[in-house]
Amino acid sequence: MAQRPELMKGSSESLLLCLVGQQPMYGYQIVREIEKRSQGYFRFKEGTLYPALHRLEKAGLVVGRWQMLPSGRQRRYYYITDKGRRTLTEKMNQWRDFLIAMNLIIQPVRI
Amino acid sequence: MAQRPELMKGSSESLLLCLVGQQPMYGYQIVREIEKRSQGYFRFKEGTLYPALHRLEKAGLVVGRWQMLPSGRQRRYYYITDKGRRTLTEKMNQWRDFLIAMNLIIQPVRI
DNA sequence: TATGATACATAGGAAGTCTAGGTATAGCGG
DNA sequence: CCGCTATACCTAGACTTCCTATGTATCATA
Repeated sequence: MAQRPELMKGSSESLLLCLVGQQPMYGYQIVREIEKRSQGYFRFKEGTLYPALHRLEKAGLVVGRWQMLPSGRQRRYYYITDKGRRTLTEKMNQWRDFLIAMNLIIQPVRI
Repeated sequence: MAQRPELMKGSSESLLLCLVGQQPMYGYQIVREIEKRSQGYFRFKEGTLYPALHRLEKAGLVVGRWQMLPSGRQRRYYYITDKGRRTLTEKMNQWRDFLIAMNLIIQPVRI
């Protein structure tokens, strides 16, 4: 549909990559953080989040590391990789271009 | 994923509705108009466009009317309906909210 | 007469999101 | 002690959208 059709389906992954790029996070934390920051607008479902994180990891954009809490509970923290950081920059540029294109359609330039 | 997960998958339909709302158009014209306005960024594929137009029509947001050209060629012009116009307003508001939420994630407010 | 543009359409595959369910631990109130 | 909620991870299957590929047909141009 666009030069980058992945933008549509991919904005979730961009969000995740962006967050993990700001600081390492684990899945459950990401859900709450996104909900908090977006003032309740975004509510990632687990069935969306975990497969997405796994795809990011499989693509080498993040790495997940199990961390044991004193309580014995396990968390899987995700860290952005160098490749992930490059991809993030690229995705942010694509997102900007997408917004520009959308605005050109919605508010066409009058001559 | 969001309050309005349709925003992602639905931005195509929003674009179409927005265009047809500005003036009645037929499919092939829409493809070229979108490409022209977005300076080549968006290139709707026919396999995306026509099913989307049919969905819009089925939902009662647009109506298609066959028009015969002097040459004998047939075109199907789409007109926005009242319901379509209300939906368009709603979708534009949702789009705005979506952008706000995205920005809150990408550029979190520093305290 | 062959090619490209115009103009519509659909079938099937790829990919992401959701619903719904599963597993397990910890803390709290009754 | 039991049920409930929150925490914390995961997956299968359904659903939707977008793309590729293909089909039909007309018209202008080389």
